[in-house]
Amino acid sequence: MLLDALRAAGSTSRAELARTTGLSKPTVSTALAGLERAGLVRRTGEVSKGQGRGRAAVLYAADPAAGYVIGVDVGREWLRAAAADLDGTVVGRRDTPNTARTAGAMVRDAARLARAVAAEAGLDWSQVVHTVVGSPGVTDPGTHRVRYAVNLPGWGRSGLFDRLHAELGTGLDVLNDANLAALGEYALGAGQGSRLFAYLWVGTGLGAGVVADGRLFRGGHGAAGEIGYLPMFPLPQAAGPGPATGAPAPVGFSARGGPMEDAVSADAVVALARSMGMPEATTRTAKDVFAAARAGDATALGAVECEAARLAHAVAALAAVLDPELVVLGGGVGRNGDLLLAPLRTCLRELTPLRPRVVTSALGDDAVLLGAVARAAEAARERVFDTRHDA
Amino acid sequence: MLLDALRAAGSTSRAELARTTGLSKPTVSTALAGLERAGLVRRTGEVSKGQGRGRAAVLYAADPAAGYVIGVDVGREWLRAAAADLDGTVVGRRDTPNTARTAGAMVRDAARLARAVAAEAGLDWSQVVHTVVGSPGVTDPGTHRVRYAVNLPGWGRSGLFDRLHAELGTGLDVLNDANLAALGEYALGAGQGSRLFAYLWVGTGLGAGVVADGRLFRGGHGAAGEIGYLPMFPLPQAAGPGPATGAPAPVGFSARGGPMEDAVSADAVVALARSMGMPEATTRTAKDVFAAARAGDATALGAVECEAARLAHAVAALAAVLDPELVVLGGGVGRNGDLLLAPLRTCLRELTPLRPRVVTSALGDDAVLLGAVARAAEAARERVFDTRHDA
DNA sequence: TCCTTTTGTTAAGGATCCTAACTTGGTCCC
DNA sequence: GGGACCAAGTTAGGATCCTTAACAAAAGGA
Repeated sequence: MLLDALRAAGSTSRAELARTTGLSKPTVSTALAGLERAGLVRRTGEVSKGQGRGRAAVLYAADPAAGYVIGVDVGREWLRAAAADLDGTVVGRRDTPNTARTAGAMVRDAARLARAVAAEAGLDWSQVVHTVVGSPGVTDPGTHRVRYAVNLPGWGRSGLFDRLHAELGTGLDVLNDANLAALGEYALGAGQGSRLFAYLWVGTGLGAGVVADGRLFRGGHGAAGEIGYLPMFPLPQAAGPGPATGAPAPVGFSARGGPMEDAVSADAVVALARSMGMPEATTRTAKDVFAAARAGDATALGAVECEAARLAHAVAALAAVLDPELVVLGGGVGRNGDLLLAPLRTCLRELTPLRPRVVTSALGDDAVLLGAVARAAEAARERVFDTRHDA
Repeated sequence: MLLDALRAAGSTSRAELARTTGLSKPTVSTALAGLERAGLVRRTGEVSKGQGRGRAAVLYAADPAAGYVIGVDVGREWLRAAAADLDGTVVGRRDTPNTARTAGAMVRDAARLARAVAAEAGLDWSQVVHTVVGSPGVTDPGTHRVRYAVNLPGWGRSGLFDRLHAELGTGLDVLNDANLAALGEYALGAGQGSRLFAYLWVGTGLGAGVVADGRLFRGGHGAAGEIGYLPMFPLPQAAGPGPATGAPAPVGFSARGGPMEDAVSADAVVALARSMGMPEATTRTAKDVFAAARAGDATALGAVECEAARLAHAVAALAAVLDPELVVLGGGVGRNGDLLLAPLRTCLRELTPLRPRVVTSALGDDAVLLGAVARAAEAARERVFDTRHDA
């Protein structure tokens, strides 16, 4: 509790701590002495009280160097790793292309990258207390099994957690990447201070992470926020004589249904743009579409607006079920807030009275990695406190 | 804490309590003496130990009569009220038709009914510690304002909470009815013991309540679970040349979109059945449709199956965003599990890999009322403990 | 009748945190 | 520059809470 107060307030004198925590001065003094002996707290200097007239205060602060953590982002194309101290301050960072073709190789590469990052930052591996790995797929909190990781071959195999754990030898959590990105935005980005918000990742796939009261909302099987699986309508209709309908029948795959991921992810943006008449040759990726739209291409702008309207449906679904205060848009597609946000908000107004604030990610590609680091730091703080306090 | 242990275990001796709570025998004795003096705990007898050979144990139990609560269900057609003790055991119950046409009259009627139920149960009003009122609409935890209560004229007016509070003079919460139904199912019905489940209310409208770890999940503005507002697809499509599609265009209102409530609530069932050819004269309510289906009417069965398929979409949306372990179906339409569950489950298998268990409500029409009572009892237990413990 | 077993009470001790008074080290002002 | 003043930190003593250990009381069985 004292540590939490110290971390929140930074360098603080013991008298000040006594005031903010409600404890008495003697209690704070003895407890802090214990924490200092355990290496969790450090004198940070002695400040001659900028204003006051009394005796100079000795300042203490939680020592972020009491332990270090590693965050790893296992993406389809990149492996990213960062080392950070207990405050979550990044002290080392390294990305490599993900060339591994098997899950085993990926585990090895990830572990090697983690150790390399720690070494580069001048850390001995024994100082690393906890590691958090983010990857696509659903990780069941109970079984440690990764499921639905369609993009990573073999990554869903069981025993993977144990292998990673053995390679690293630190505390370990494996979590869904969208969930970690949400934590990252909560800790450092657009979601700071929000009581309930959702991070909507739109890129090569679609996913969401939900943070409620600062904690990840994971669902009954760890699959909360897997809105890529949200089935698209139309609803089943009666066969036989129906009521006359003047509305034009919609065309395209959405009329047939399918998971929402297929309708809004990067590939869908490309397909959409091409179907509206953009040339196949110069329209290879979603990035091309957004670039063309920014250059003023009317067709591309139309495709972007259509994508925005589809995303509005995703946001509306989140709003109807969760009622978040805020939705943060991220991922390769979602980051294009300059083009997407305005039409998305307009469309949302027509869809539902429940309209959360919608903004774009503040962390971009680093959201997952920083979320992993933030979560690892949190876990490490508890763990370091527990172990050091016994001794 | 001792009280919680007592309530969980029922009548218990002090020695037994010391064992289960981890406290020492003297501590339990003195604490229990204090609770007894405060009137929160009572000797329930002395059992000569059915089996053991030792001294007879004096049994204690939490006194449920230390306070009473009222639960009220303000529905469009009925006002229901129940009085219960701190255990949530109902000691009085009364329903009246809701004839009030203005919010003011409804407040008056509800308060009168509450007092009548208490009197009938032989309670003095001063014994009533807390009241919980369930009604349609979203109640913002911050402002106490009820919003979106489309079915109750004037109920959304501000100041309503304060008027009700003044009329009753007890602790008061006003909560969404679907949320309370979820709490009811958690406390007494199909959701018992579930870590995360959703109650899906399908009747004259559509709503859901979410209970996570025994606590209501209310969302950022108290609107979590308002899936009646879930917009229906189809997704917006590109104008211009689209990819060829062989799928037949769906017909009916769902092709035009709209909130999900319009597609699955009782009125929609009637419209659906009629559109499939059921006679208007004998198809007045959803109940008629289900009755006909049970009698073997093929058209009605078709309509029911179609409704089940639509509900499967609602369940799939819940699953994709929340990932509940369990979905409990309730309300005038939802209660027909014998007809709905099988096709719903079949359809769900085609829609999504995330398939929660789906069952029907165990409490039926009483879910909201019992949920209100359960929540009121919980609030009252804390309140009674706090106030009596000071004195 | 006495022994065993379990309940509940009494007595003593320790952990934790508090209040109150005091010491220390500093700024401010004459 | 020396004392007044002020806030930081320490020391001493005490209250509260809970624990362990031993004991007294009550019941069943030999």
